[in-house]
Amino acid sequence: MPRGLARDHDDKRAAIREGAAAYFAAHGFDRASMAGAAKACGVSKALLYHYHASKEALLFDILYAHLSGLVAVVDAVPEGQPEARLRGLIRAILMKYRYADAEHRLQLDALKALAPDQQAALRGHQRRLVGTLAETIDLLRPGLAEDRLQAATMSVFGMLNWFFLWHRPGKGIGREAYADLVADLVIGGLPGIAD
Amino acid sequence: MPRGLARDHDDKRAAIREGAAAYFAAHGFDRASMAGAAKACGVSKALLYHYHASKEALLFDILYAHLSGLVAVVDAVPEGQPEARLRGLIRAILMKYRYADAEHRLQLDALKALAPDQQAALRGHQRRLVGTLAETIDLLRPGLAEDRLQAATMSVFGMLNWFFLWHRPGKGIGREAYADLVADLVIGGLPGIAD
DNA sequence: AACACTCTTGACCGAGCGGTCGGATATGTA
DNA sequence: TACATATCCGACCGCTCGGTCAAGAGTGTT
Repeated sequence: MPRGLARDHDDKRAAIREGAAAYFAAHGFDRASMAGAAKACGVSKALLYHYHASKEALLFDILYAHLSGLVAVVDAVPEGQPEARLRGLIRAILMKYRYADAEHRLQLDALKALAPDQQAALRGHQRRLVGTLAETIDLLRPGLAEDRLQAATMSVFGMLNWFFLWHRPGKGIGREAYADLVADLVIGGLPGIAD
Repeated sequence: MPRGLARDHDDKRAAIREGAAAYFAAHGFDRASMAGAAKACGVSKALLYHYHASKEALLFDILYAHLSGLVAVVDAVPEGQPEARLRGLIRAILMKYRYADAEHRLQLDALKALAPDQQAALRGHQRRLVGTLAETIDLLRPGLAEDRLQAATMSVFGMLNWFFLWHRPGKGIGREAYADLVADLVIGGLPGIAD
């Protein structure tokens, strides 16, 4: 029998995934080269292709791992009063990214670089996140028409996702404080929107 | 004396700018090629370089014209009661893009592709937009610390800018309705956020 | 008419890209 | 030990990209 995978195979694969994610996020996926990613990871370009079939496949691995983690974190938020649950969801999403800004930026930047079926797999995860938040908003502000509920939900994701594009770590408001600000804004504002 | 520029020089230059903006936005600036942009505009690639010095310069022209128009629209919103003014600002921004989604998407996608000094010129316009909105929010919810005021302002831009990434024309909520929803959410929620 | 310059094009170029390959070396299995 | 395969690399390949160029045709100026 031939030898199997090395014991640290998954570790090395994950290390490349994370190193490449940071490099891709810093330079933009399209502008970033596989040669540059290899140098950033401290390995040869050929080794990247030993662990990942292509540049697109590497991107998919990065985004899939990222979104899976996010879904898991959101699923772990306890049930409870709608206000507390919304606050928990918003906090969970923002906190999850404390050490994953690179992956998050990539998601905004590079999703369209993937093949349609790969996009579909990731959008499934995204839809699940949206659905979870929409359920809670529906409890907080019952009676919204479906398109209004969708719009209100997406406006929350807009606030959260936009955060990473203007916030500079160590400057301005912190993550926890911003999470509370968004939660306060939504909880206070939802009752006032039209059906 | 030699002949000067053709009478329709500026028209043709603008036509290329708008055609290229749509093409760039549809494909992503980095993935879009100048050859493709030329074909989309119905001219030769060399002609693009007759009217614009480089791919980056063309992008800068697109974004500068776009942001200038946005600043003009926002400056034209009348003074008045803070609530009405905020509503007017939000409407103005969303409505301005009814026929400029391409340019708006480009702004999110490709700003980092520009040289730092070009980015600075555009960020000056962006700062002016942010400042105008922040002034009105400061009137609606006096006493916010500076970093809270910035965060609240950026959360509004988050809702507005995110709109173009999930909204599909003809499906779901309309632009006017979404503008009102955001204004209601902000006006209702601002009093409830902490100092 | 003569000129200078704009307008427009297809052909072309060097650079950098994603991806491949042959081989060197390490390591688990039999 | 002998073998098969994983692991790793430098060198290489074909292609597309941004950008250039030489030249033809049109046009305002003198």
